[in-house]
Amino acid sequence: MNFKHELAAILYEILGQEMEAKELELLIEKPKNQNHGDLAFPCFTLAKLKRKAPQIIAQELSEKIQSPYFEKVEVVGAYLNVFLNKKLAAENVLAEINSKQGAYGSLNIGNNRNITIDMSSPNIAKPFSMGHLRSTVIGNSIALIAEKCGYQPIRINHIGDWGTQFGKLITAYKLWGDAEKVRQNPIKELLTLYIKFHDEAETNPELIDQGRSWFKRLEDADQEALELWQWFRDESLKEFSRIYELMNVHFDSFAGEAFYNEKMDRIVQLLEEKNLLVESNQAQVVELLEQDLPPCLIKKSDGATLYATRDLAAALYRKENYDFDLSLYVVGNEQSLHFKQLIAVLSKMGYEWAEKMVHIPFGMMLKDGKKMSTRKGKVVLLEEVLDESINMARNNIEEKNPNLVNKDEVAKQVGVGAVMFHDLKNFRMNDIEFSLEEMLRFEGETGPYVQYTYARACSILRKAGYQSGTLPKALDSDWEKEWKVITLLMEFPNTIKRSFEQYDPSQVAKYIIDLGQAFNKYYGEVKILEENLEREARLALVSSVTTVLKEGLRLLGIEAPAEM
RNA sequence: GUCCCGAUAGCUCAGCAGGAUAGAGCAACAGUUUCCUAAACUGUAGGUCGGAGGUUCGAAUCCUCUUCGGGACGCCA
Repeated sequence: MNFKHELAAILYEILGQEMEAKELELLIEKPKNQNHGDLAFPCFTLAKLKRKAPQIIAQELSEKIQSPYFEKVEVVGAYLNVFLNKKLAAENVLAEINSKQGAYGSLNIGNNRNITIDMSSPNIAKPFSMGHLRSTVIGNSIALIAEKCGYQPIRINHIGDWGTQFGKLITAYKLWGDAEKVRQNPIKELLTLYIKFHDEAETNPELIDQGRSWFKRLEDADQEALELWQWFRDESLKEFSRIYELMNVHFDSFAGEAFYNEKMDRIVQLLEEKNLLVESNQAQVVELLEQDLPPCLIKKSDGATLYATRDLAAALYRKENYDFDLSLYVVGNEQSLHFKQLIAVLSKMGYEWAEKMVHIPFGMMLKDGKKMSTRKGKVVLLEEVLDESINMARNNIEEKNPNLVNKDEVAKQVGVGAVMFHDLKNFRMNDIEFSLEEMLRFEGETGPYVQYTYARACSILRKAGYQSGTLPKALDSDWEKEWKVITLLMEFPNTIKRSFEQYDPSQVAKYIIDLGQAFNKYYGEVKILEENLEREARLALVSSVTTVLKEGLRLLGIEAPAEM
């Protein structure tokens, strides 16, 4: 039931041709202050149109509005404040949630079409750092929200397993590496070599050339280079999969940059055929003057390919293999120019689907106000943070609920949930200063707060022996104390829609915090289990809250333990 | 130099398709457990919404300029 729509229709009826119903609906707003009712209609715009004082218009309208949906209409200044029929609204939303359960809030914007999501995409042979958390967690949540909106999400881990960095790594390994050490502790050892390479290169620039030449050998399928590369790659993926498992993130494709190695000739050829490739300082570029962008580098002067070349091949491959309706790239803000160029080149090539590609940027994870750099060894390992968080959750359980049966499982859900929620709760463009203390906070606006609220609500339902899906015919309540919670429950579908349209999981995160706060307040002032006439109504409300909190957490990729 | 982001309470952030007294959390202080999990709840205190103009009946929200911070700008990815 859409009350806003209803009000707009009634106003349209009263006003006649004055304004379109759609325009009227856009003017209707939700008052911040609950004393001002549930819907408000400011009459300033009409006042101008009718050349009449807004207060008078509000007064006239208020006298004409009659609807079973609205129990009261007040005039405050130029505002028409409308109060919903609480009983009707409450019973309506509770019935809907009860019948749809987890499917409440699902939409069909996507019409089952494919949406590819380029996410996570770490560079192998480097540790999985906090920096990679963002793309992984934001991408995963957008995939889940897209699915909720009727799309088929295809999660693609475009792993960085190709490029000059591997030439550098091979160079370092050949110079200083020890096979036994690498076998024992692969990522750590490879990272040490990588850092050493950059330290040495500062005084010995010749190393950089060696790195480039090893990469060239890799591209030319040199046996030794390929074997080392394969080895580094396998070891890295083994470590990454452990972390993905911990966060419950899974991929439909691991086609990384190397995958496109033999697909790049075609791109270069296509560019040549379309006369887009020009030589510039021995390199091959596509000029993007009319788009007001710097040229896009396709081939280096030594003939080796670049990031953009591989991304062009990948875009084409994805269109041909997944026939995406939308293609999202959840990649840091610092790569904005790269994606603008990528899309511009594809447009120049005549692919109109280029405009269906969307870069979804996000701010950086900073350390001491600066970018974390693998090269300088300034990294924080995600796995260490997750382990510490799980440990802390475990200690909390020991202290607060020592009789819990599946402590380890719950500690994992809460610990990992805390870290993921922390990354998702704020608008993605904001930079985040890394703070372990902040990340491992379990109180206030945090993942564990929402999980805890959910667990308490579940506990009530258990004690009451409540069976979900058994909504009584008559719910006896005036819904006064429940009203804030009810209005939030009604907002859930709209929140999902906005969250998808803006590719912004933080809207869902904020929503479940709001719902949690409203419910905890209610929990504090009302004895839900008390035996009286309204008990059934209260339990129906609690049941709906659990359904929506759990679904909200799920859309963020976070689990909801029934006890903690 | 050009371009892209950001700036709101001591700290972290909401609010930004313009609207009624600018909201949370953390930290501080004062309370709440004979009662459904206190990872919770209640209350107090805390703000010239970076600055200056402009548009408007009305601006934290839109436009212009400006200051500060971060980032990107051809052979890394």
